[in-house]
Amino acid sequence: MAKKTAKTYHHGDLREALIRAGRTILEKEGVGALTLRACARKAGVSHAAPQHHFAGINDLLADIAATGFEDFVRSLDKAAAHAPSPVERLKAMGHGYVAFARERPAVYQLMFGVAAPLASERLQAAKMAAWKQLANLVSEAAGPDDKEAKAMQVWSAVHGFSMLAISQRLPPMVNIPQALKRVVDGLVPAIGSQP
Amino acid sequence: MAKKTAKTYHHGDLREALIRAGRTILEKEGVGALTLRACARKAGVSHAAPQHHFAGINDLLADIAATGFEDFVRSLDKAAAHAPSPVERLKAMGHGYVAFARERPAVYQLMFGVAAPLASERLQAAKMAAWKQLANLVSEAAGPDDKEAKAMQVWSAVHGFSMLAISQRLPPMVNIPQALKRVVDGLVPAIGSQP
DNA sequence: TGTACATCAGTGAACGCGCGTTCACTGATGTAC
DNA sequence: TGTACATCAGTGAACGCGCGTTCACTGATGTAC
Repeated sequence: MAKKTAKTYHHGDLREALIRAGRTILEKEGVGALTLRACARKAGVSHAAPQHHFAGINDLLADIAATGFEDFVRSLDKAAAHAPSPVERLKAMGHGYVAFARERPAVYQLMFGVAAPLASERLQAAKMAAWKQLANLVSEAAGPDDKEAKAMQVWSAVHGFSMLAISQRLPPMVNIPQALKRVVDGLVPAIGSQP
Repeated sequence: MAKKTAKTYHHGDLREALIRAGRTILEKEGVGALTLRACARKAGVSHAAPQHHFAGINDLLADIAATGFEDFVRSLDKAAAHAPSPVERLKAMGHGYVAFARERPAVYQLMFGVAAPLASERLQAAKMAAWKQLANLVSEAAGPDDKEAKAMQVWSAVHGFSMLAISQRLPPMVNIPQALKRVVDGLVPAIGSQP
């Protein structure tokens, strides 16, 4: 992790540097600009260099998506940290969820978009951690019966709202903050919370 | 509309033929395969021919998306046609919504995906018709107050579920039909239906 | 502490790909007289 | 009903683009002795 300051022929930690470069591109230029060559350029190496660290573009994208999930889980944990009850925690996480998506739309899109089925060990683990986080919270707030289906209710609502908000396709009469409040407040009655 | 059977130098209705070709490509090969050249190939003309009918690829894509919305509105109308009450109509439309997305994932993706902000007159009109359909139904089922925000609640839930189901990224423990039932049944308590 | 040498991690040129778009052209169609 | 001619809607070749990937190479690094 000790970052070299001197310029060396060998980079030192190109693998992680490429992932970081990808995150920067993603946030500044969007998911369409996220190519292997662009990551190499941003990291300051020739475009053939990444071949020594990733088998192909999809391996790189998968690990970039994985860092997205890692941030995501941390971000939701933080959002829910100070809520006094499971139900309040669920609502806090709902707001945190949508906030993450709206603040980092391109990362969110890479994580959850329909485009390419990415896969890497790191991504698999990070995705599963995010799902566990959600399922556990729902279970606490609404009981363990039908845990997965209830999690899907919550997930569908916040994911749907996030995608619509991100897509810039909402009709102009929609008041986003007001609608968001309703969506989050509606989570609890929808899953049938238990006291 | 009279389709010519003889082969002529002039196509006769290339504009609509290109849109139809696009729909076929979309459904068979996915949104990534939907290029101007592919549409021209499928329609049996040279790849320069579309220039006489669309200013560029985005104009063609926008009109293909528009036909998607037109089908979509018809499909939901049909799904809700025989429901006995507004609340039942809402649920029927919820199921119809997700069914449309799952049956035509690529078309749905073009219509609602985040990718490109498409625009054409026909698309604008078709999108607005779909929104009106939803907002009216929600208003009937749950009263006119906060109509837009309530519509966003419903839309978020069914859109989110559709996208997740389409994306092939759901964790294996999720039972899709069971989860779908919960999502749709949860719509009414979430928006706070009024009798 | 030196030195020989294997291995690692870069470079830069090249390949082939499909894309959107432009261009000069030409065959087909429609209209004025 | 014929004919001249303008316009429309195609063709096919070409352009430039950025992409992912491959390749022979070379400089840097680490290790055995």
